[in-house]
Parts: sequence; C-alpha cells; structure tokens
Amino acid sequence: MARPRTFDPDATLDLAVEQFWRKGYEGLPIQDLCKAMGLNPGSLYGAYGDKRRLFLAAFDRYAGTISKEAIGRVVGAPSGLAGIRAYFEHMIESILDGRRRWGCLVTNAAIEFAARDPEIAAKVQAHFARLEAAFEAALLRAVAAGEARATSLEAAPFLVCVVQGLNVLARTSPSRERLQAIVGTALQSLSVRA
Amino acid sequence: MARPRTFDPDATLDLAVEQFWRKGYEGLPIQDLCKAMGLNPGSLYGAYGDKRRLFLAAFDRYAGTISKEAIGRVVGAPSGLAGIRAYFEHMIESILDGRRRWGCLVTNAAIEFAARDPEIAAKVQAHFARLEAAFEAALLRAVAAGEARATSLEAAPFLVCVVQGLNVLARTSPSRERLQAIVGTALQSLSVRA
DNA sequence: CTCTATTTTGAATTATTGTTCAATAATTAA
DNA sequence: TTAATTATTGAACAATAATTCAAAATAGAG
Repeated sequence: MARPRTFDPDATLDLAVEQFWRKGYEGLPIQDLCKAMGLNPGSLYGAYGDKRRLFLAAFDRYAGTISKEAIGRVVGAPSGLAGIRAYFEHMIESILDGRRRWGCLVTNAAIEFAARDPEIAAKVQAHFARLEAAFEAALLRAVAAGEARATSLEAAPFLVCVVQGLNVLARTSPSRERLQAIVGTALQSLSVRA
Repeated sequence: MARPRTFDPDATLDLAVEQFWRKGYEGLPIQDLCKAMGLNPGSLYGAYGDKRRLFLAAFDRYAGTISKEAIGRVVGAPSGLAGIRAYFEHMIESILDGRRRWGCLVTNAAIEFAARDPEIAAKVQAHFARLEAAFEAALLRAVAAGEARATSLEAAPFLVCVVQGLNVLARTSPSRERLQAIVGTALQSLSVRA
C-alpha cells in the first residue's frame, strides 16, 4: 500500500543513543545526528518527531537495553554480594574498553536536564530508583546469607552515589588501578569483618 | 585619560558563574548571559572575550573562590577525620539550602566538556587532583592520630568519587536523610572499628 | 576647554541550527 | 496497470545564537 521504511528504526535509534551519550543534547546539532544516523532531516523528523522527542526515545532505548542489562547483573548472580561486585567489575571494564568512556547517558542527562525538563528529570529519577532497588534487593540477600553486615541494608543509596561518581570520573580517562581502588574501598565497608 | 569601567569585572563574573553553574554552557545563550550580568554584548566581549573565554574565566573564578573555600574545610579542621566530615556536612547543607542545588560547576563541566575541550578537561583534572590531595593529607593525619585505620590511606580517590556522585544526585533534590545516609555509609569504612 | 583613549549602547550582521516542504520514489490493493 | 499511501531527498526556510560595529558617552591629561 505505502512505501516501507528503508531503515530499522531501533537499530538507527542506537546510533542516536551513541551520539547523545558522547556529546549531550545541546552540543549535538541535528545535522550531525542526520549524518551519524544516515538519514535526511525529513526522514528523521518523520520517524522520530523533533529533536527533543528523539532524545526521549534514545533515553528510553538506552534504559531498556544497555542500562537494563547492567542492572540485571546485580540480581542475576549466585549471591547478593557477588551481584554487586559483578556490576562494578563490568562497569570498570566498560569504562576501560571504551563502551562507557563517556560515562552514562542517564548521568549526563541528569546534569544537563534535571533543572529544566521535568519529563526527563522524572525519567532520570525512575532510573536511579530502579538501580537502587536492585542494590537493595541484593543487599537483603547478602545480609540474609551472612555475607554482609546488617548495617549494609542502608547502603543502597550510597552505592547509587558511587555509580554516579564513577560515571563522572569515567570522562577523565582513569586507570584500572584507580577504578579498582575506588570500588574496593566502596565495597569494603559492606562485607562482614573487613 | 580613558573612560573607566562602570562595573566590577569580578563581581559581574560571579553572575556569569551562577548562570553557567545552573544552565551549563551550550544551554545558555549569550543573550541570557548579558541580561543576567547587566551588560550589553559589546561590553561583555570587550571585557571577557568570546563565550568560551568567559566560561574559562568563570571556571577559574569558581575554582578560586567557592571551590577553594570548600576544599579549605578539609585541611582547616582540628583533626583529619573532622576535616573530611566538615567537608561533607557543609556539602549537604549547601545542597539543601540551594547553594549547590545545581551540583558543582566542575562536575558539570566534566560531563559537558571533557570529551571535546582539552583545555577545560585539564582544568577539571587539576581540580580533582587538588581535592584528592586535600583528602589524602587529611587521611594521613587521621591515620597518624589513630582516628582511621591504615587501609584508609588509599581512600582519597574513593572520596573524590563520592563527592562527584553527590554532585550528580544534588540535581535530583534529595532529602537530608538520604544525603546523610550516603555520607554516613561512605565515611563508616574509614574510621577505626565501626 | 579640547584632545585622546577607552567604554557603553543596542542595532546590524553573520553563523549556526532546527524544521518544513515540494518533488520524487517505492510499495501494495484494487 | 493504476491509484492510493507513505517514505526519501535535499534544498529552502525560519528561528536562534554569536559576534561585530559605528555612534555616543565619559573620564583624565595637557
């Protein structure tokens, strides 16, 4: 009946995710976005709406794929403490191998948008809450299993804070040693009898 | 001989600091900057150069006043641990009373510029190094005084990370309880025998 | 007072960016 | 085949932003 799309909207959205992740929103002209996505302005606007709606779609895509997978590591481990460790280890590797050299799209959005776009601010909050909930569940299991001290039950917001801090530091090309030292210190307080 | 300035360059620069702090660089038109600083474009360009140079000057001003004062708290306390506690307590108060509702200009600049402006990236790195050095000196004193365990000597990069994380979370209007819980957990691991 | 040097003003100019659109192309139902 | 519908193209357009500039103003030196 009608002419079909010649591109896969989700795969092309991934290209936008990468651009926004690296360069932010205001710092990224739509012209650059068109080039990176291999689309003419008309196609881009037809498929995704204006720049802000494209960013919203990219944010959701990031949260539903990259971020979801990362958070999944916290829960999908044999023990609670192992899940938390796995999350941070994977994060360190991602920073070092380039995948997270630009930190986290959510962290970047928190900085750039929290003060002026309530819809995006709400999405950021929701993401932080999901991460915190995963940490909290893991800590509960860890304490129940005797891996962590009871006081660690309160540590979920702290772990979210450390993740955000690492996402900021990721932009300064930190060494493996430095990242491991940071995470080591952070997790040290959780385990029983350090 | 020549007509003198009708404004104080430093005091007016403080107005630019506040704007960049709240709104970032790309998200802040020079027109808004002119309005906030009470200057016409001609005066602004005459006194500070172009937008980027104005940002650089604002960054240095921030580092030399607000940031310097904050870091001074770490060193200017009776004991090393007290200095670290004072730093975080003051940070929490600043986030709650509005002064740091927008996080930290350096943190924001790390996110917005680290990937594309080497000069600013270097300034950010230098600031992180100053903060870390202050923490390191305080930890040294704390360990020497028997306030902190020897393992805490490695904790300075961790503390810098926590500060950056708090600066991200600051943008989400966190409650006092949440902030205190985060800092409490972070510092718990440092003191001798928690 | 006058001259020189510099600042202020705010409109004009230029550059960049976001968005739209008319023409063309591709698909399928009839 | 043809008609209907939607996608693609890339230039045009509109909006916003960064910067410049000529004219007017203000100070001190001579």
